[in-house]
Amino acid sequence: MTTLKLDEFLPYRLSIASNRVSAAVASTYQALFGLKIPEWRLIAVIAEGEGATQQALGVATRMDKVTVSRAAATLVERGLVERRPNLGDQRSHLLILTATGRALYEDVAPKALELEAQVFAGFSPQEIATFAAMLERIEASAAPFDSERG
Amino acid sequence: MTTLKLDEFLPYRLSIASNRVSAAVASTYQALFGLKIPEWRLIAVIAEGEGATQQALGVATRMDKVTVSRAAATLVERGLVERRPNLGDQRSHLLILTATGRALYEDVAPKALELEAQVFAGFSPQEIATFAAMLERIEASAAPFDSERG
DNA sequence: GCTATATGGTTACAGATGAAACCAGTTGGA
DNA sequence: TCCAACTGGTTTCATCTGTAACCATATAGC
Repeated sequence: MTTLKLDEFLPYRLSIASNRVSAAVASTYQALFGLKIPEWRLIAVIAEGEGATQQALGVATRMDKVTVSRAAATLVERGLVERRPNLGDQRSHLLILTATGRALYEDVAPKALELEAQVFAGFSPQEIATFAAMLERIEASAAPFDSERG
Repeated sequence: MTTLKLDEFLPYRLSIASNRVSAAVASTYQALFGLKIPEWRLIAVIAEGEGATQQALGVATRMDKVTVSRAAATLVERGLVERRPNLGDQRSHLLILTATGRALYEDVAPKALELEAQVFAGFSPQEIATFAAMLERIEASAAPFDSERG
């Protein structure tokens, strides 16, 4: 007879920890900037590069194209992001930050890093690196299931 | 000017890893046993003890009382769980596994452990312990935000 | 004892999310 | 060059999840 203590079941622990952190992050962004997580992720990725299509953003943020579509629409609506025609493929556009969007990003980014620092306050740089590497391994070994879902 | 690479932002990495693992777990439970994650969690906790109220289950599984209520209703409906009167407080019941529920649990538990083993295949026991401890620390330092949400 | 407040649980409602259907534009092959 | 299959993106629909309102029972203060 097998027994399983939920408290010691790692997928459960992982989920709880992740949900707490996500809740912390989400409520901070929401309260300070009126941004949802998908919107914030788009801004972060757009800020890194020079004009991305929604399809590219989906890949970069691992979000569904529907989620990307909605978040992008909201950002355009708010005047934080602008659509430029994508020469060479008229089905898509290139999304770039407006001046306002860029300014917001400059406000959000430090807050995000601050929050991250708070959550990992007790961690040494070495531990953080270890943790990040472990996440990557987990992600990789759980990835196959993702495709199975179809 | 602050820049932030989303890929290196730990709350993001954590969320991605957790979502992948959850997706793997969820689709396995669903496919093999027709169970959703909240239902499975209830079964696991009920199996550990001897009759729990929904309120206790909510605490043990960190799930909302609404989620617990719905999952419990489904399990009772399916004949996996039974409600016993709670002497001393008639507002609540004690939930216990039926024979069928117990049998299902005996089937699910090994599969769950197997899946966990697959996801953490590359990890040494030492690494697993380290990882679990880190999750606990993260959970603790992100917890304060939970109450902030109200 | 009786009323006010608190607590366990359910129901109703609203927001978030993803799968599937859909539309527009693109590409490869007859 | 024309049509079939494909791809980027949006819309529709079903599902999940949580907040708020609610009902029933319990408990504390008078």
